[in-house]
Amino acid sequence: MNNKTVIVGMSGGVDSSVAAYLLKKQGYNVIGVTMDTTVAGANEENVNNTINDAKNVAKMLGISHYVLDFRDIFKKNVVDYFIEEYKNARTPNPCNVCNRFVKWQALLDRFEEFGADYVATGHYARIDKLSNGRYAIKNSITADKDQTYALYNLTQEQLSKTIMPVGEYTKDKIREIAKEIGLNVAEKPDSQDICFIPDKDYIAFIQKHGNFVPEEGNFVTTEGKIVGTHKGITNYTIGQRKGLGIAMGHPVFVTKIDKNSNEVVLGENEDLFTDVVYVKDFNFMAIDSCDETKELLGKIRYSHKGTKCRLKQVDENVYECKFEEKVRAATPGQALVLYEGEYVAGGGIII
RNA sequence: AGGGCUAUCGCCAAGCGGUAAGGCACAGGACUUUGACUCCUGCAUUUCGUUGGUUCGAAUCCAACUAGCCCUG
Repeated sequence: MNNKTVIVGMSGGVDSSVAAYLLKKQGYNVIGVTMDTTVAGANEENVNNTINDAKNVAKMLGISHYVLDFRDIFKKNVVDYFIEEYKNARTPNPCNVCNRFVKWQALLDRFEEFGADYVATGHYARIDKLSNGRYAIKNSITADKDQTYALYNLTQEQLSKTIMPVGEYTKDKIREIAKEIGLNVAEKPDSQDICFIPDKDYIAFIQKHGNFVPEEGNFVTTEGKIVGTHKGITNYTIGQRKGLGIAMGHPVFVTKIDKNSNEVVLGENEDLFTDVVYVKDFNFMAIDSCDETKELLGKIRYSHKGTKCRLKQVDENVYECKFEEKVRAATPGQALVLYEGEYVAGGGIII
């Protein structure tokens, strides 16, 4: 038994439920919370299910449970951001901002009223304090999927107060534990997709919640030749091939989206490769500054396996990442996450 | 008005008398925190502009018609 209090963000799913269980077993004073991130007219049902599932799990585990009204903060930081990015011809990672500003910061802001010392989640990742004094995240070795990409933006303060209990286990082991303790959510599938757009129709979502009417425009080639009509820039992302409806005889891909001219530029697959990517709003994690001589591994999207690279600051809020091999379809709005060894070195937003 | 050329899946395009390649697009599926990429499957067989003819057999040869393009007035 220790006398520390930890708040566990509970989704009612296997991972966060087992996380709460493990913490309780470790002797923490565990408080379960579920964030109400309801977006009117979009995800009410999902949030309700999440809250109910989490409540039931908390009851079963014998821990207290609270629902926190994060609707406003979620809308401002995540939903509005998501819509703005798309309106500006970028492709956002809503989970990244949600983690930093909602799942972590909004919770941290409530620490006092809960008398909390730590926040915990069900992520398959681990946090270490490095020899340089900094906190950094590394992927659970056994994780079949990388959960660190979406966590690159957490601050040192946030990390210093975070526990990820399931990061030491395999997913199979977690499901096993869930069964052992009689969790009826043991077989619940992993969540994925954008949580506030359950029907996946994000175009309609942006129209409805962003008060935005997509405007048709021209598909143009790299040479500027008009080859068709697009359905509005929010429908496309860099590197996209499907859904263009353009038959050029060979595959063509979106190489650029121009908000001002409302044009979507189509080019060859080769046109998508570059070895230099610029990012802004860099969050340092394992490292505290740029060191050009340091070789890092960079991921330009969550599914990217990573390419060797070096980081250099070129302006006040602009960093240049030079890759050893060219990377495909670096997309403005997506995060570039850098790794040093198995740790997240930091990351920024591609511009 | 004469002359020539062309008409094959949504787009492009093989085919040259023996029973409709392929690419793109599209659809479905897998994967996925980008409706992204990638991968798998499907996609003209009462059909080759229409109508006739030749032939055992035609998208392939012939004729007329229709449409488009080009040249000449």
